[in-house]
Amino acid sequence: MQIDLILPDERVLNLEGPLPVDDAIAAVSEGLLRRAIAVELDGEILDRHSEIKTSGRFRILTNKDEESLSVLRHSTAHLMAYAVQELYPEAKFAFGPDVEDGFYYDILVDESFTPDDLVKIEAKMKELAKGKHPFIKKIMSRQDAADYFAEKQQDFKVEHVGELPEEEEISFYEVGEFVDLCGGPHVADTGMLKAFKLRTVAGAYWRADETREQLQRIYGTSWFKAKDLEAYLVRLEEAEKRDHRKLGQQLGLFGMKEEAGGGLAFWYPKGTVLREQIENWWKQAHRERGYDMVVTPHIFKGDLWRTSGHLDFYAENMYTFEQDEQTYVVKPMNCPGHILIYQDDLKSYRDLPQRLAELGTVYRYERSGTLHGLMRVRGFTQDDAHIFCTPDQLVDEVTKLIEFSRDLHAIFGFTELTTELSVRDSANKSKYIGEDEEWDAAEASLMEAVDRVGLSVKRMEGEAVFYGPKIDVKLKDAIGRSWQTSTIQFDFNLPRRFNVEYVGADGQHKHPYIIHRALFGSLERFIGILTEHHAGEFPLWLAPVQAIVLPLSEHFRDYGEKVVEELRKAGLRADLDAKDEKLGYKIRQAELQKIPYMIVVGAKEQEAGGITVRSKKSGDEGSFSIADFLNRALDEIANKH
RNA sequence: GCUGGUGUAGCUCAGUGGUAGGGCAACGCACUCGUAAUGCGUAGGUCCACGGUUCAAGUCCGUGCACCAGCUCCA
Repeated sequence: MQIDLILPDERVLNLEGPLPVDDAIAAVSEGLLRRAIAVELDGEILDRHSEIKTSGRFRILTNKDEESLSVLRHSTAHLMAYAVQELYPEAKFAFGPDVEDGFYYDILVDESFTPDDLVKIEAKMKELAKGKHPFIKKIMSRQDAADYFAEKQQDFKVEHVGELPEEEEISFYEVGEFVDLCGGPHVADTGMLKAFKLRTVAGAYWRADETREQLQRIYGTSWFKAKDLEAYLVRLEEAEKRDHRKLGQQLGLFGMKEEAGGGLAFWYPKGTVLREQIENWWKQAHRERGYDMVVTPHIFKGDLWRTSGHLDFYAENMYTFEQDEQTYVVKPMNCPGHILIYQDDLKSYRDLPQRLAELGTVYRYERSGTLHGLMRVRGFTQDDAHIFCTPDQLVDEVTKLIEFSRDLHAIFGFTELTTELSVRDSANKSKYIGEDEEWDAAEASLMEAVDRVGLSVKRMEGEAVFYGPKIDVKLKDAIGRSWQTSTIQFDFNLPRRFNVEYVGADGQHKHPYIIHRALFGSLERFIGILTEHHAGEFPLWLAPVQAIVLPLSEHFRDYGEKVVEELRKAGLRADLDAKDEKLGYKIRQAELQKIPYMIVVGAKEQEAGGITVRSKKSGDEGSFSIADFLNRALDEIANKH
């Protein structure tokens, strides 16, 4: 059989096949044989243990290719399992894939792994790696595979074999004494595994099922070069330095109080200033776009939540209490409140769209283990709005929303966004409320709006919530992590349950469409993201303290006070460091507090009636008149840089 | 909620069953200072909470709470 391999430079190799991958590599270049990790054939990664059976586009992967890393990491996972098997012969192995930046393996053993154990396992891995054990691929029949693992008492593997599709070839990889059910691909031998490190151990369920065995998951990372491993560990440290929980504490922004309970944030004075800046901008931006601000109560009677369906579907996440023989609910969402306001009078089609917005603080009971700083809390403020509109207003409204979300992100320095469109599972329509035509109209208007704005959108089949399709926006932060922020959701449920209506041009009463949307998502979470994005160095317009005046000694304190007063009068958030310390000390404190401008005043400045400016960004900037500095700072604030 | 880890002064962290410690911060004194930490001194503790073991518990055991890493969940 002739096999044609098309190389990246469009050259075509004609080979007699099927042939081992190594032979194909050698046909391209003998030299590459030493450096090749795997090959790609028509998008599929084949390792050097495989055979080439078909023609296609062919590419050789070396340690410079991104794809090779996942091969390396997957192999490192096997090496780790091998080491664990050596140290814990009774261990049962589940899954051990490569993941972003590393790999893990889920393992069942009686005792629990300690950090010390990880050190031992890692040492064993190093020892085994030096043995340059080749990875050897084997094929077995389904029955032999099941028997083999049954004999080894590898229960998870037996279960897994039973679940593989009938037609699938069952392959194994053997490395030293460790044999694993595995489709590959793998590196040639363990000698390639040099730069790895075991990181943490955590619980995980077999098949991610809470009712099944809980296993121990060991996470590790693996790289081709020690230098890359080092760089990765530095990157982790960087991320740690940006941790909003740590910065929130250091910069006096916010904190959690054990006495108050988990998942409840306290906003300190500086954090409150930051929040206010964001809220003020938000309110202004919404008024400009035709939103009406409303405020609704934090608790209301259970009946309302029965009407909305929350008591039936969302009860376990709600805080409720009894008063006057009534159940009251602390609101987990703002929708019912906004609907009540909408319904205060009978709306005409001429009144629509009606956009009701609220910075609505909601409380949801979240399982304790899910709480995480400001990113996942029990009490948070949604930048919520509900848009009541007619069918022919849909596309316009959604278009405006997507643009609004994009503008809002840009103001805060996020320009890299991804968008997901979640639609219903068309094979299982009964799970969802609403008529086909509503779903189709909603989806069509979402798509049309996305097209108009020129966004690319990822379609997520079956990811819609039961009451309507939605668009979610994710941003990418300064160190490449993505976070979900905006959500734009259709709701076919609440208009029915509350009998929300408007009178159409034909005099008929109709249900309006309700679009539920939040752009920041949660203010707490957004500020957490913002803090990590800027590593605590907020742009001037957001900085809690914008300038701090540093008198050189106590002789210049009075002048310093005068300067502070002038800066404040001009609208700047300025403080005085009146401490009896040297300039170096005060600068260090201001730097640690990440204050954008440090204003030094001494004899020279007092005499001239000016100031010396040091900026966080570029250090000492020399003498300024107060007016010149103010111009510059106010300009910077106005531009939101 | 589950698995594992952690909880000691405002912060950050030491602490071997036998009198509770360092650094930073705070406060006082001296210095009166020019671009990332001046020196000396003083004060500061429910060792997360509640039980238990022990002559004796920050330390060992149990329960609860909070936090951390994951898992799970995320109308």
